[in-house]
Amino acid sequence: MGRSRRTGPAEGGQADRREESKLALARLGAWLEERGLKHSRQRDVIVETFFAMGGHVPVDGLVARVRTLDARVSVATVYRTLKLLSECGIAVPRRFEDGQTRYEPATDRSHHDHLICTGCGRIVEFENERIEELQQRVARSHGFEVDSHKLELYGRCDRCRRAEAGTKDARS
Amino acid sequence: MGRSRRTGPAEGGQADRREESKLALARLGAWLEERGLKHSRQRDVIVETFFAMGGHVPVDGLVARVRTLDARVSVATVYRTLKLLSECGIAVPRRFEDGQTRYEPATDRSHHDHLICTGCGRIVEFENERIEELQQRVARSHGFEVDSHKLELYGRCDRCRRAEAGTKDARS
DNA sequence: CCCATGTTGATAACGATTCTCAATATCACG
DNA sequence: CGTGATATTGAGAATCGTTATCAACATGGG
Repeated sequence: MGRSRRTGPAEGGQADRREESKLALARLGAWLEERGLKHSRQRDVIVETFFAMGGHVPVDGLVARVRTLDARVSVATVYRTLKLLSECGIAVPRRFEDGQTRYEPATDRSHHDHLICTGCGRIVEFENERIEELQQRVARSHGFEVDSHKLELYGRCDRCRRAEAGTKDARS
Repeated sequence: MGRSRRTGPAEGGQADRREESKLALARLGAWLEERGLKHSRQRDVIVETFFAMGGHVPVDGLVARVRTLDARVSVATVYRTLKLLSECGIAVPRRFEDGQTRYEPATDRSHHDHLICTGCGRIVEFENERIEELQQRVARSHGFEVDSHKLELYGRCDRCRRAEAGTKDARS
């Protein structure tokens, strides 16, 4: 039932990330050349940093991190690069309830949805065939042909719930 | 399979709306008094207009409409009033992909999700028990206790698909 | 009717994102 | 290795939706 793969920015092998980063850079390069665009130092740094961070990266976080490597990259460039990445299928933008866009590395794996902890902000990915099927069915029954969807579950993760219980016990 | 009730701002009885509006106004009044707040002319106008519009009302649309009745109501007041309404459970804010908040009249009926046409913007509400159950299950299997969720299906409604097919035929 | 207190309108401020544009980097070509 | 055409950059202005500020103004209990 809903196998998950990466449970947060903190997990996932570093080696994998570097690998992903390389592939992405190559793919971006090809994509740029195809349309007569050029590549640049800052795009490379941004892509590498993005993959090094993994998980669901908020733009300002990425900017901050990138600037530890090259203090003069502008926010505009980061935004532009991220848009490029999503255009060439390397990254996917996500907008959760907090109103800021986060990007996650695109995987060739199938679509997934998110479980978001309102306590610690942890984001867990999951996929569930049955839910997708039901969505299709509901949509069709209303005459719709779905081409994308957004499913986010907000709640508290086990860690946060335990922590709460702890403080409650301590208090009483 | 997913009974829907109101399929858009254009549908739903006027009489029902006026009824809803009255109830809401009364409820708001009580709520205000409970906490020593005052009521005002503009709040009344806003609430009435809100219910007259029905459906999923974007704030700027509401402002525009309200101003046909009283040209000097400020956006700030509309925002403030809408926030009040959601605090006292009369309206519910929704944020879809277009990035602007819309409000819908809160119903005592159970939670529902949305089907959004990317062609004409039509919004259809639906509910589906099975999906909710599955969500709970998936969440639990990851140690989460869900307390809210967001499910939006984006696609083209039958009308828009037919329209597209039409233009395609005409062209070829 | 009065006054303490809540509400309003105008506008400034905000955060996230995009745009503008002059300065600069890249790259294909000679 | 230049050189020029053109893509990219950085800084800051602009935009959008929304919230905060604050003086002027309602509201309603006494």
